[in-house]
Amino acid sequence: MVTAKPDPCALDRCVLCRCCNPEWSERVAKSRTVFHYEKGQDIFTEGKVVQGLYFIYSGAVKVHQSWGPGNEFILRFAVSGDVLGHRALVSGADSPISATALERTTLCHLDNTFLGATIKANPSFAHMMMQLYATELQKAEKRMRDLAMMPVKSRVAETLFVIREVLGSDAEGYFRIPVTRIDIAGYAGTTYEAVFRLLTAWARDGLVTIAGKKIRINEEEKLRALIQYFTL
Amino acid sequence: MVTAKPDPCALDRCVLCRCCNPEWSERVAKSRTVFHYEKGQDIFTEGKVVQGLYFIYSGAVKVHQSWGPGNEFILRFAVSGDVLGHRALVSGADSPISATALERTTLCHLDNTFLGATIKANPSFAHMMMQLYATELQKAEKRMRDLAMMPVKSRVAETLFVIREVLGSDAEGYFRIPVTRIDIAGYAGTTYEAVFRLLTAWARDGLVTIAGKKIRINEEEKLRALIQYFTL
DNA sequence: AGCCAAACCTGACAAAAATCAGGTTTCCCC
DNA sequence: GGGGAAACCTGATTTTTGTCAGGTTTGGCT
Repeated sequence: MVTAKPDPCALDRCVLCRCCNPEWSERVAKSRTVFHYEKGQDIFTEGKVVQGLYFIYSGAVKVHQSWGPGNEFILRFAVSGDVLGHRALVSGADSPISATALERTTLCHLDNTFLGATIKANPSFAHMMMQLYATELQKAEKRMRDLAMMPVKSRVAETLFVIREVLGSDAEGYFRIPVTRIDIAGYAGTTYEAVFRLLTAWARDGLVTIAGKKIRINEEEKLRALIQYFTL
Repeated sequence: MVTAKPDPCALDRCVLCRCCNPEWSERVAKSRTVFHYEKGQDIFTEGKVVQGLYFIYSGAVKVHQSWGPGNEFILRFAVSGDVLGHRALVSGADSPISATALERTTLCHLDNTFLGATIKANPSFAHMMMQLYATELQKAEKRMRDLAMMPVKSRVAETLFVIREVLGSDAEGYFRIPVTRIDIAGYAGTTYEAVFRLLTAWARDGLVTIAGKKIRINEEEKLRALIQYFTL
């Protein structure tokens, strides 16, 4: 992890930068710390308390928690413009969470003291953060329901759509960032083997194409039908 | 559902009332609508768009979503001081949600227009709502993980603790409000039969006592051990 | 080039959980 | 007090899902 000299955040991408008064931006520029992470590096880990918020400038990140021996649950994927470290703004007991870069990632960090001052001085920032949390909460509620009620097959199908949606796809429709089956399982809340078998079956039937590490959704409708039945 | 004349909200219980300037309270008093609901009545249902926020003055509510034929998922239980209707503050597509009274419940409602004005005029209200959402989000993330990774047995055990925690217990330790096994299943994300079998087994082993509709946790530690193993 | 770890692959098996198909009891409403 | 719906109870069965125990391939590092 290296503190950046070239190509810092241009103060135009994240919630914070977009919501503050111009004169506050100068204080943001002074208070922030910009970090670079390479693929596979941890931005923060379960052991330590997360202080402050991280705003992703570019790259992609998975937010996850280890679970028992050798399992991990992926809470979400985050990319440019997203915020990491919800807990910063909530006092008290936080559940231990890690964030790991999925590709070269640049982000900036602001500490709690500065954020507190920002909220007081910029009502629209507090408002935006409230909106952001409310939106996240809604998504979380949907996902809770899905994890609780949908069979593994549907959850894995949905995970593929989420990955494509959040992480993006390239010109040929393949996921922009190769995601391991282990990570797919971690997001869908199932085992590696279950994911493997489903992907193999779908590839055989042409619903998806698997080219080495890369995955592409072919038959959008058929794959979505596996979810839809249970969304009724 | 009847608009209340006697015993309205005393303007001291909910986030809204506690965070606003005194002079704003007068406007709150004028803008709110107080409602009473009897046990079993719907406060809002999946069909309609929820407009505005509901603040629970007294009583208990379950927030739920129907799922396929005859199933429902319970998102959360809410009691005095809690807020219903997150979606109000988020623009756009909301997932359909219902709220049903579990006992006689009094709550007040404020529409979006008024809330928008409130946020602008009371920075501390926006701040409080942000905190509230952030806290809810953290809980939701924990629950997502639990629903994804824990076996049914642990989820049901945890549900019992949540119900006792949120809905409260009486002098003898029984849940203050009788919750059906169907609702327990709905919260734990499993079937009625699974809940039934677990409760029967636990009652046989003395971990819980079941007296008609009422449930009490006896052996706190043993029951918690069924969860804890998987929280490591 | 060789080594190691991580990811990938596969089938057999076991366990967990849901479904089904019958009941009985309780509670509310008329 | 009678009728009907909802909740409760139970065992048998089937499906789903996870576990285990072996592999192979890939990719980075020295």
